[in-house]
Amino acid sequence: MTSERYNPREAEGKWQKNWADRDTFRTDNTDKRPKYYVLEMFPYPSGRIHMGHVRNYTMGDVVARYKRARGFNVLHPMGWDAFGMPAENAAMQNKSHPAKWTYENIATMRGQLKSMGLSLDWSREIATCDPTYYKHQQRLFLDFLKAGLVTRKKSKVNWDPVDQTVLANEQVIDGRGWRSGALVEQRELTQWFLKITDFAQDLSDSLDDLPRWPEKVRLMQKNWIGRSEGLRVRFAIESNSLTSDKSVEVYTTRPETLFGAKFLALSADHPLAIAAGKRDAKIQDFIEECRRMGTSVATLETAKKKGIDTGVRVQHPFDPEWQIPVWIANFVLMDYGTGAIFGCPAHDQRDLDFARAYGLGATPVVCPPDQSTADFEIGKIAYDGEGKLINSRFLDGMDIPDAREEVSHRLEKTLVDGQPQGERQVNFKLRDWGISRQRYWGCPIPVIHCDDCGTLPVPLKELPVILPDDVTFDKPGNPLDHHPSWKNVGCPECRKAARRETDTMDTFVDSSWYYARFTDPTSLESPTTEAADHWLPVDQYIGGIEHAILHLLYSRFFARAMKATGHLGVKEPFDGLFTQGMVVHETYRSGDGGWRTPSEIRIEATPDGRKAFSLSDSSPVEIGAIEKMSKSKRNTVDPDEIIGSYGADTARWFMLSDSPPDRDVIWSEEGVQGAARYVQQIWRLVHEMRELSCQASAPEGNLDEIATRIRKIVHGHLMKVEEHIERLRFNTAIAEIRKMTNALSASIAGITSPEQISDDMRNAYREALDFMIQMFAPMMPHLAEECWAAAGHDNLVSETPWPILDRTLAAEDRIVIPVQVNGKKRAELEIEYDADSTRVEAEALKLEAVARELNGRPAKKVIIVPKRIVNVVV
RNA sequence: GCCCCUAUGGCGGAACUGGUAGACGCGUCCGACUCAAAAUCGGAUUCCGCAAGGAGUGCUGGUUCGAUUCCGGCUAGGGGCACCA
Repeated sequence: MTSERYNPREAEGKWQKNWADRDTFRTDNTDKRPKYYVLEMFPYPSGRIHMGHVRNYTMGDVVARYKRARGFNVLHPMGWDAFGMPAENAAMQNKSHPAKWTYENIATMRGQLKSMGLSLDWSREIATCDPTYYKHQQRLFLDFLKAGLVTRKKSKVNWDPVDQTVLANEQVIDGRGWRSGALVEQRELTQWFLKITDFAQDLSDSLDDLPRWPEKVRLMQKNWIGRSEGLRVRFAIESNSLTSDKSVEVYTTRPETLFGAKFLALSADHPLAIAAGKRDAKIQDFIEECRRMGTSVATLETAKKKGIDTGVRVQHPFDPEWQIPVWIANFVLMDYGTGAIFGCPAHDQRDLDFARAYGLGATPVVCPPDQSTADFEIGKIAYDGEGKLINSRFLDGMDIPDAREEVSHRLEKTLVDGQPQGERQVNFKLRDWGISRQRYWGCPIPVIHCDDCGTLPVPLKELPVILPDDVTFDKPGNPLDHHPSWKNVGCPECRKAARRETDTMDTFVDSSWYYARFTDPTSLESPTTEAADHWLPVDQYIGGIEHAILHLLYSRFFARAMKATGHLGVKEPFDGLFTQGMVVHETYRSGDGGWRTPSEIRIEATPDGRKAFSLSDSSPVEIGAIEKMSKSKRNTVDPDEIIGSYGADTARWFMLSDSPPDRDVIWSEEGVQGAARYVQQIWRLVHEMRELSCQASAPEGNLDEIATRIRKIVHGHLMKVEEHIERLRFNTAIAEIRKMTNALSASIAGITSPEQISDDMRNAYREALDFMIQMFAPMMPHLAEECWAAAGHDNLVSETPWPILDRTLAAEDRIVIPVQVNGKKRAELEIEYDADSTRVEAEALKLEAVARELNGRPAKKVIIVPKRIVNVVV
């Protein structure tokens, strides 16, 4: 027996070197075993890893190590999402180059990740800022361009005045830039777009074919894509003195309410509205007011519905005598539908608010089932529920679906202005993805603008278009714009002077295909090779919920676009998705209101609660809310410090043990200490079991009763641990492992030497020892290697196949069944596992507690659920 | 406003398809070891009750022999979208 403590500092470095020297985790694309691709969202090289990374990568590593042990050829790579604004900001501050900052951060963070003992194939490491990566991204862009999946158009864009760049809709949060937090302005610019809307239908439909994605994420994407079915309705204009148009179109999802129409409303940017503005100064003023409003989305919530009458009148589709006024309204969007709506105040809240403000009326056309059709009226709340049509002529009495069909059908057959009056249409909220960014530190868009030849792709043989090194950041705006020798080039067609595109790509482009590049990261000629089709889709992707829409939707689009251009065989990149929760921590505030870091305070636990004190002057510190680790609240814990003082295994174990992986985990010093304690417990137990199992061999045939009981403990827990890991329930997997070591520990209590026990038991302990080490190896790999060696093995546990489960041992032979009387538990019945119902009933009724409850009365009914419960009903 | 999720001891949480509520851990209390402390080990720990027993999974109603689990109505907390016609 050893009295030495396990020393993680010595052991962890040793085993990390061992794995590296032996290339244990290098993956061979030609390996014939079944493949398994596990990927965690790659980090942005911001400087240092944080606890969120530790959690993310630990989970992925457990899966990778487990699947490897189960005989899969596992691909588990790591790389760097290395382009982006912070590198430029740092360059401005430090008067240095973004590349320098980025590569220094990568070096630091690579070292930190290595100290975690992750089973990564580092030979496949990629950085998106490396020309050998973005060369292929430029190639993909040009192929997409050729395939019609890229457009360049003038459009209103979200302009971030602080970062001086354009933002995608997805990057505007509550009207502010997602990075800078500055209020976003609207500007008209010519921009490059990826036509994600070409795939809107499929991106939405295919979500149903992703059963291994969280329901929540699928729902969020579905809502974001926002598919709706409706009717485009053409209204004939009575007399149009403004434009040459004879009709105006609206989009509606509720054509059955047409008889409730009180007005048409145009967006301020609608051509008819603009024409009206030119004629009338008041209208022009209103349009300009609308445009100003559009820029401050924050005010939308409180903004009143406002409008102005254009004086134009249209005819009701079913009654040429019925005139409807055309208004311009501040709540109608130009870029959805047709930029015009018909207002049905009775059944749409916005329309009702508007109609009430301008006295336009609100005739109900749908009557709720519990209301009288004769006197149903609309008050302040529009009715949007089920019901029968009223006040609607030929629709009266129909239910909504029938009326909708009737209206659609009739309008499809009528002509207005020479075109069908109604056309069924599917609309999406999803917009095309604007990828132009006026930044330096991103992938250059490989096109050249020539005054004569137009916009031309850079010839493939000239790729990559490399970022120039000699740039300065002393002027606002894009340094590429201020770099004449880079910007000015010859036109690839006519050789005359031309200009490079100086916009670079949104960094979300970089991360939209890296999972494919990992499958063959050094291929020179093409972005992907046949290896991509071998490895993809990713079997298990793990990352934060914050990427539920942006990154995951873009990646799904990219896979489709790559498939369409022959770069990929699959359209869904991620077969299984897991979104892990955040790492949160208590916050601490001292008397002066300032935040204190966890390392600046000490905690005292008393029966009436925990109290915190400052380490420097022992003054009391208030323990505040538990929140996401952040620099501003100073409640961060540095992974380096934890690994330095407790070791990576302790950090990994605690990170996995305390909460379900999809929920937030509270990082606590007490919890970490508990994990560290357990590491030492295992170390002792391994040595004790090694003593007992010396000269033992693998258990075979029928063993004696105590030995069999030990094997049952081990196999029973092995079965459960497998189930939990397969379902990524790491917290319960860990509980099972602890239960097993508790049971083994109890079973050897009092045994001091191998002579005291049978050969069978020694053999059983041999198996128990090996299995136990293998079972915790995915979570605590260094400790496992050290224990594996201590147990007498001369190979690595990382290279050892998973233990083989004996299901007959995992099954019980006697079980305890609760016995209820009238649904209340009164007794327990211990009985053979395979006892039949007749016997269970007889035995249950014999129980004293049951007899007492029955008190002589006969049982009315006895319910027996085999192996579960007995319920006696009196 | 619309959509979605969550609610279990002092705390994190466990409970497979309706079948012993509270696994495993943290904390606390008691004990052992120690001159003492730390570390370590053993025990107790949902609440009320000396006990027998009773109550109990946010609240409320229902279905069922039996509900943390299913259904209806609420309350609280969290998240997503946000004038999308």
